[in-house]
Amino acid sequence: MFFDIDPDNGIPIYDQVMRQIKFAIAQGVLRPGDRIPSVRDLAKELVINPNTIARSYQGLQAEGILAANRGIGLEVAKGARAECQRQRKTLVHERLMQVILEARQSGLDEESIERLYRQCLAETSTRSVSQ
Amino acid sequence: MFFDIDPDNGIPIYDQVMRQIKFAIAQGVLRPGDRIPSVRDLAKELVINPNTIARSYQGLQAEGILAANRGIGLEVAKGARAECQRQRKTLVHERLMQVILEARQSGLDEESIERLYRQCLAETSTRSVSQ
Amino acid sequence: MFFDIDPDNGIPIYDQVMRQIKFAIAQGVLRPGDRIPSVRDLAKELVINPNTIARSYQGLQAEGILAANRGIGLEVAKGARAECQRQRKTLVHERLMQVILEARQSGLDEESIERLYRQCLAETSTRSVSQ
Amino acid sequence: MFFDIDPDNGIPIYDQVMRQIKFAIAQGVLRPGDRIPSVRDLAKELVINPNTIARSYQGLQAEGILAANRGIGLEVAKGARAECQRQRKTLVHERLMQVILEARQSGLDEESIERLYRQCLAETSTRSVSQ
DNA sequence: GTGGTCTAGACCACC
DNA sequence: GTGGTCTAGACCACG
Repeated sequence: MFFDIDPDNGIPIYDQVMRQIKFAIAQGVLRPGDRIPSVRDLAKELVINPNTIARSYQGLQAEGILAANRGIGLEVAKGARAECQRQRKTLVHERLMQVILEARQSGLDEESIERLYRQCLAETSTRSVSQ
Repeated sequence: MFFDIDPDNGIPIYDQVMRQIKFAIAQGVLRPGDRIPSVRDLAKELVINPNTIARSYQGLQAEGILAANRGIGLEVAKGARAECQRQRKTLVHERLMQVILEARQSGLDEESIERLYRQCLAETSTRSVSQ
Repeated sequence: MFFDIDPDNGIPIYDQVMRQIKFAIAQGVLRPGDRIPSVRDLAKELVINPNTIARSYQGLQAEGILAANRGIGLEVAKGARAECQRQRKTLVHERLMQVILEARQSGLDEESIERLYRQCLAETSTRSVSQ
Repeated sequence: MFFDIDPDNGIPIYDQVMRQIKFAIAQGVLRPGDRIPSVRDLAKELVINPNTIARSYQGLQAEGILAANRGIGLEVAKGARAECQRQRKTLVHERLMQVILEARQSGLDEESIERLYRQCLAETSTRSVSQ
């Protein structure tokens, strides 16, 4: 699929999965009404324990982003897209804030931070979507 | 002191302490030869378990940034400043990369990311060092 | 028909169907000898998977409340009415007991429970049968 | 402790635990600031897998009813009591509604329902708290 | 086939 | 010691 999970980056796998599903919905890759991969399928594909995926899905259900069809599977909820687009900015903003805050606390001036920012932007610009 | 620890931001406390000590050295707030606060004192000041501070100090010793001083206490090692200045950029860069990478994966375009970046910069510019 | 199925209330659909058929028999809406709707028809009407209806019917057959009729369909068994009337009180009593028990465990006093009871009674009194 | 878990009553164990903790807080048996039993201790006491307890605790944390002290344990959050008292009525009301609604659908008249209600009240009145 | 729950046991980070 | 995460594998209810 379109997910890129890193089991060792410190962020819990179930959380990475949740975030990436939200991002996929925000982008329209997954749209309201779409069925999402079954727990078992996604687990197999990402080489992750099904329980971990199930945990992600349950979290997303609790947030109202996924909706259950008894015995059939899960689908993207109706209002999910707007919600995910909202959250996308929030989620990114949150982390960016942490980093910028730390950068300032480290004593770097705005110019140095700006330089680092440009560098990161450049380093990621050529990476393909799959990475 | 000059530290700003947030026990709830997901980053281990011992790691936050290590980073902030490095930043203090990079900025010259702590200079080679300076004694650093005792485990007990710093723990009391930051309202943190002494074991956690001890762990931070051990990590910094292992990196050669702190040096044991006659069995009395720890002091900033001689070459520490240059090393810490080097690390400062690396540490910030590392985290910034993670965030930018995720931002791109989320489907945000460069312009949106830029906007979020400016916003974070602005939101942190007025914050005092203590926050 | 006269059923009111809620797929999301935690009670298995097949069980809701079984209970409501029993209630219909207890009330005389369905009478011994009456043919009941085919699995297909009822499934279509309630927008439920036919397997689920089949399971309900099997359960009712096993209890002797429905009887196979010349290989053509199912009908309400002879002694069903009395049995269903007996069960009606038992079924309701059972669930009521659970709730009251939990209410007491929760520390609510009899007066508070009584108030909640009256409230529920009032809230359901005006609801039409279809809801 | 003060919990009464029935692994076979259809309600998930983790949910029963959550509810009973909320009830304990509502009653003041557990008060804001109190440490709650460790995952392992409660699991041992209730003869339940620790993961199941952990799930309950995580749910309660997500609701803001429990608060974490890193490496130390969980405690009842400040505003928890009011919240739990509110929820207590809601939780009981919810289930009571279901039952009353079903009772009406079953064709029982108010008088019969009332009789069942009184009976349940009587049957539970003499039961000790432990049951 | 689907998801939901539970157990068992492991490892980790933190205090 | 604490909770958090993950894996493995099982069973269940539902469609």
